[in-house]
Amino acid sequence: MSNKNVFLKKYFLMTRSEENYLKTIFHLGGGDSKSITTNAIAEQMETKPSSVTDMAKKLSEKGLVDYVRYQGVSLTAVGVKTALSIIRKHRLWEVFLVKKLDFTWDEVHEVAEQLEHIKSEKLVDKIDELLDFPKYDPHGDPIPTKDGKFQERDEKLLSEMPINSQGVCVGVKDSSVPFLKFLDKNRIALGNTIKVLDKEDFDNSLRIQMDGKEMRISHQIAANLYVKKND
Amino acid sequence: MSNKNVFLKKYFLMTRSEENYLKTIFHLGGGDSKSITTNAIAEQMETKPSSVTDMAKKLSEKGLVDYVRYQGVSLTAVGVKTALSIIRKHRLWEVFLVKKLDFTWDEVHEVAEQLEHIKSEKLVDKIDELLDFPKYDPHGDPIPTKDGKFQERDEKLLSEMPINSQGVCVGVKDSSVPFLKFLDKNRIALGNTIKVLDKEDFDNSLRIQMDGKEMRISHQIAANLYVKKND
DNA sequence: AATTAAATTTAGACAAATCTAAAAATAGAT
DNA sequence: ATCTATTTTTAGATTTGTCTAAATTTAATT
Ligand SMILES: [Mn+2]
Ligand SMILES: [Mn+2]
Ligand SMILES: [Mn+2]
Ligand SMILES: [Mn+2]
Repeated sequence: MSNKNVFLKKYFLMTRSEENYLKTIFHLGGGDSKSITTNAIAEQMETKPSSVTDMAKKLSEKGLVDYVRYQGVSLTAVGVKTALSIIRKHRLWEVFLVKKLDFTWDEVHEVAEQLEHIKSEKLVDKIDELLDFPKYDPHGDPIPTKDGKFQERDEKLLSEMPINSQGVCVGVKDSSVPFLKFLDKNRIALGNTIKVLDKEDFDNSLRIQMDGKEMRISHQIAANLYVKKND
Repeated sequence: MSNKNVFLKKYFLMTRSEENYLKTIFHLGGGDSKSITTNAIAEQMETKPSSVTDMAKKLSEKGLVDYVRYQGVSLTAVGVKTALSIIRKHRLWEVFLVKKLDFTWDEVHEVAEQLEHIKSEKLVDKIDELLDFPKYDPHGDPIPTKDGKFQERDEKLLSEMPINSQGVCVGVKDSSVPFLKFLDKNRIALGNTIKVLDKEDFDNSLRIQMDGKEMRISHQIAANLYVKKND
């Protein structure tokens, strides 16, 4: 390989593994100059702390993270930007799979984990355009704009809503396949209007009214559903 | 990694590199139990013969190629099937990029080289459906069906057409970016009707009529355009 | 302040995919 | 049949990303 290409490789081209580390660090809060520990990253990525240390050095070398031995890593400005561009791709692909190819919301994550690493700026932008610039992914997570800005939304967990308040279900905190399938089975979907009728002190379960129908849901469910409060 | 996963990895999961080797061997004719030489593969893939030897052993171990030392490799039945599934994905993605995202035919190959390695049977099938089961890619290359069958087409090179015969331009033999851009510049596109008016003995150039307009093209151009003869 | 437990890093190993240089086999030409 | 040029393989090294086991640092507890 030529000298120029070695330079390009070292400073611009991201490997899939590097991209996954950046994404994980961001999701753990490392975008706000908060230090994320080696163990936390290892656990999240189902890898070993020693592997994380190796990668921390490499990403630090590339100027993508700040790394202090024994103290953990946080993302630099460039690191944040890079992480956001991967998250943007991931979420846009998820929307594409649901809206254009009839995937269900519990099927998209695994495929998006692969598609997010495709390198083509034009491709992402065109997918964005094809989808009419969506602001949220199928799980209600915000899609960063091209210049890395997030859509903020005034939302709270259903479990924290007061009795008699109501709102629209806009997202899930847990987006694991079992939880999403559970929601499908119980006809709980994003966009549904939910009113809190009553709370049970004993087990923190909720009695709710959803699109006319009444039902009881456990605290664990309510603590994983985001609701946008009606004005 | 568990024992079962090691087994799965060894016998079912293909790496990107393995997939690229299979594809190349197929394109060099290794699908018809013809032996492809180490050097030919190395040249095509811009790698070194020693690397090809290593991979030949690995693919042989996995039952995807027949490999005889010093004699080259050919694809097994499983190898052909695997190669075709990758080629199918590549060409379907190329169609998708052109038809749905307004990519030009000289832009799609590079991105398809990445997309062809995405692992999701449902994704390919749904893309196929979205495109209404196309039979040819943007360069006129046939798209293998799900069960690995090719659409044959009665086509010949424009350079081999007799004087006064005519047909429809259906494909390119050379699909390099410069050639495709040259065709665009000269308004030569798939679907155009071409009639051979005259051939020049001196340089083998052709005088043709294309959609009404007359023009002269060199032998090199004519030898890289596929034409479907009118009945 | 010293001890101990937990987190983190280092050292050394390994698999995948590649390379260079040297050795071996094949094929072509006398 | 022998020589020779070419092709192909082997041997050994390198890079990336991972692991285990041992050493080190930090944090918590007495
Ligand atoms: Mn996801
Ligand atoms: Mn999502
Ligand atoms: Mn192509
Ligand atoms: Mn093509």
